Amino acid sequence: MNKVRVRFAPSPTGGLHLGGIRTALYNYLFAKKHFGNFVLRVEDTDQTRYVKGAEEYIIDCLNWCGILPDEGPHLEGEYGPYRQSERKNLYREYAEQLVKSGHAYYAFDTPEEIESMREILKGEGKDNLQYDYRVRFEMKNSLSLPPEETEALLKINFPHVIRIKIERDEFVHFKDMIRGDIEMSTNGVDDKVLIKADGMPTYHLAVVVDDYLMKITHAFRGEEWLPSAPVHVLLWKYFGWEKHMPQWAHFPLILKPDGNGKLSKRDGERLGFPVFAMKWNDPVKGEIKGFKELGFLPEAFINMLAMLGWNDGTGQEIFSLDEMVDKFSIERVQSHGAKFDFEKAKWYNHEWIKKSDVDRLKPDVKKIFEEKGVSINDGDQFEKIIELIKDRCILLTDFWEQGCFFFITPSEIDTASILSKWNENKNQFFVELIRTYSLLNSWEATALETTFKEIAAASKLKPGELMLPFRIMLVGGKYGPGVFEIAALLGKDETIKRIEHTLPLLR
RNA sequence: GCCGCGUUGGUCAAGAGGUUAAGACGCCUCCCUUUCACGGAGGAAUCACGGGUUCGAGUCCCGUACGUGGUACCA
Repeated sequence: MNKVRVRFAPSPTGGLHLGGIRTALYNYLFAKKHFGNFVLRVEDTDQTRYVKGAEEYIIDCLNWCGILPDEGPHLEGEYGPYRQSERKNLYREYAEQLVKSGHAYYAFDTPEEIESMREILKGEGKDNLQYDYRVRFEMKNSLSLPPEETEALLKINFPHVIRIKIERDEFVHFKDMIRGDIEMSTNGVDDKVLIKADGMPTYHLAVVVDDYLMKITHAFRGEEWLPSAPVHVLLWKYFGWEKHMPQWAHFPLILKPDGNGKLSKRDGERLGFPVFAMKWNDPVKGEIKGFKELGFLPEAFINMLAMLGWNDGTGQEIFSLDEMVDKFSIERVQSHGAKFDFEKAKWYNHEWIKKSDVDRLKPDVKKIFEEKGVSINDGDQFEKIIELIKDRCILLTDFWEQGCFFFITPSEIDTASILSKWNENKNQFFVELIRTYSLLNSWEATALETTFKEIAAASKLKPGELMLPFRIMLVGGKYGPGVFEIAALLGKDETIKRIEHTLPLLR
């Protein structure tokens, strides 16, 4: 069975930003389209250097986006455990196997010794400061030390790491599903640490061992991994697992909107937009809001994210998740980074709000109103309000601003906009309007409008001059949907009450 | 420095040798609407540069520049 995996390493302070979610999304799309199974691997977030809750947070985010994996730490699975710390011993065994076959070695250098090696090289004017074939025989490791000495150091459990032994003057070839054939010289890659002094594996070892053991067929990740891909390919080869090596794809980066570098957590605060899907409680900075809290629909969020680096070639921009699964092709993923544009992100949300029906929107909007202290009764009035205002809402939170006056009598009335052109005739008009409206049997927008215009005609006033005052009386300012629609939904009593309330203010 | 990857309007991008170089966001103008949106019509704005190859290059090749990533006992 084919499987695609996505691997996460939350940063030590947690959070999961746009790039990570998009990687998960593309993995999901590809996996669902071709095989229907994708695996989530999470790094050792239970280690002390990681903030608590990082793993649960990742799963929450993916759940909100609707792209939960089929295998992962949140589930029991055939190839578990899925958490790195629970597989610690496994990695060690495989690393030892590499030492035996001559593709890896024990290294006993202390960080200080490595640092001084680099200082020396720097002093000699060298610009390559890597721990590699150039220096490994001068360092303290099982290649340079006599076997007995290595034995002895191992026996007393002298702190050590296991490093891969990269052969010089070789070329590593591999195929990237997005970039095509890639060739790199081994001379540029250093003897990467495979097992750290604390016994935990580095990413390089873990990713290869896990992918092999979990029978992963497609390994997709961000472009930042491209330079270390040769290490991974070599590892597959050194283990003798070449035939099982997954197909690679390296996704482009999401870049800062204002120029240089990949998007980072800090850019969110600096530029005033979210970089997380959902709110994250940062141990240092406190709560950081996400797209969800800002009023994004998950449909819009993943749609926007997917289009930041992929399109189906037809010009279509609005896709549901299912449609994306259907249309997705990895060959059409861009090979260069894309700058994130918050304006465009909001456009996607606006489009999704417009196209979503009231039933979809109602629970979210209801929640927003309730948080503001307005309880929503059953009945269809709320649905009608949503229908009426949704075209003018870019974010879900805009529903409050666009619809609060249906529930709360405006506390401030923009009388200034009326006053300059106010006169007794207009006052008389509204007195008459109250009288006529209160006698009305049918309370609906068209009837309200007809009546309104009839009275205006009788008073020899232009309806246009009266509609703005009417609007301001009802909602407090120059905004909102059609006035008669508003009055219709407000109901007779409330409409008349608001006119009566405002009239004295205009004297 | 070295090693990768990349480069079509301000942004996202279509384009796989011959196009008036799509479309979207944003911006501007107009129409609709006696509020504001929505909707509609239009506009400004792009192939990084230099060499090849070719009858013909945004498309292929080579350089340069620029951007970006890596160069950790981080992922």
